[in-house]
Amino acid sequence: MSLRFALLALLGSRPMTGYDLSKQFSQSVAHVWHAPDSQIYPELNRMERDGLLESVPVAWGPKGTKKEYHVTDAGLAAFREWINSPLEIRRQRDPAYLKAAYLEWADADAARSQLRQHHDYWTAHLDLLERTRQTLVDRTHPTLAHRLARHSPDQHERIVRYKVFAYDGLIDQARAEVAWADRGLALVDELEGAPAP
Amino acid sequence: MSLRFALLALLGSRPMTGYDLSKQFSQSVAHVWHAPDSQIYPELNRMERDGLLESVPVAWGPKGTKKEYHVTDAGLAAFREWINSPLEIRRQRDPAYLKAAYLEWADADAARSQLRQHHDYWTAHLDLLERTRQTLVDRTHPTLAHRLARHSPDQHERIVRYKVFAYDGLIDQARAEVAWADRGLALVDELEGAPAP
DNA sequence: ACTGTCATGTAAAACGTTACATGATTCT
DNA sequence: AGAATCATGTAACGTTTTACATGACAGT
Repeated sequence: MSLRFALLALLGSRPMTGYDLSKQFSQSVAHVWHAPDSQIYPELNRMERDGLLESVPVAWGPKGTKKEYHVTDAGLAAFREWINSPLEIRRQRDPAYLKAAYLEWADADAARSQLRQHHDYWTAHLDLLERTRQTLVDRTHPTLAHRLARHSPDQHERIVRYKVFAYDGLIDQARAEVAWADRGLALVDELEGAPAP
Repeated sequence: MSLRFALLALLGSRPMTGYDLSKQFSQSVAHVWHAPDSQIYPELNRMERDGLLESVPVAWGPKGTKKEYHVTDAGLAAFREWINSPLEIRRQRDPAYLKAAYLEWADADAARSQLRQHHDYWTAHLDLLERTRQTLVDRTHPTLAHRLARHSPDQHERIVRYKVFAYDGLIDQARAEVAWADRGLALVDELEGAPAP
């Protein structure tokens, strides 16, 4: 159900085609809510069916058309209702921690390579988050720029600060994951002996 | 697919009935991998069908019987293969952060109450994690005690330290969530004015 | 002419949630 | 006798993943 609101949030910055959405998605909302193309297109159709969106056909080349989605009043109302409704709790479900708790069953090499994989993934993710945060602060993030253009300047700080607040939390999470992986690698060295060269 | 391995991990401590599993689950593995009863029972049946478990009927009262599940050699092999296999990455999907990024759309009261809800949830969860961590350190955690009894004493430290390592990571996560919610509440006060009394 | 990007999906399977359903046993 | 716990699910629905599928357009 959150996917629907993630899409409404994105379309709040400007009308977009499904393709635009799926590209912008990966550069912004996906940092908090991942979804692949194959989930986005059907959901857009359902949202139009439910009256939250309206699509206007836009010419594309000599023959083709593409669908540009616009949020309807009902869509806006649904989004406002969602944002004011109580939080759904996130279920704990993390393969990395599940494995970590039973790492005594693993080979030392496999344990090390998993912790390194975790470390590398979160290091790269941290870098992405920090760069994205910076584009929010300096207001060069493309979706944010479109969004700000639709609101009066006295609202700009509120809009930016909430997004930066969310990213600050994500950045802290990423840093914690990197630090945890480091401690894990040290633990494996301590318990299983130094790594083979 | 991880549910299957979470169940194998638990059954590694001792044979149990589905009911025992679903109770123990919520006190240990559920901290990293949540699952309700209605998912556990069917999965146990599938695991038996796939040869990972064997159930032995145990008398229960004058008429009843219950099924006690035992891990088979195939189950043990599957678990070892899983623990040594590369990590599946966790998809980002967190309603709290999705909402936080668009909190400019929310009423100040709703924003505050959501952040407080997040704060309270993670404070309670942090307390549970810390208490569970302590029962691991002092080895009074019931499932851990059963597990240790099945391994030679020279393995006990390895077994305990990996579990404590996992909980340390979870505890850091929970602390970060509490701190983030606090910063969020301060931000709402700053941007929307002090709360109504 | 070819390559990459734009554009839009479908289909099947796996996974997870929610609500319901039922009866025996043990404890007080 | 009644309440709590033990025991085991099913059914319906919704969400997510994975893999596949197709073709037009734009730039070189």
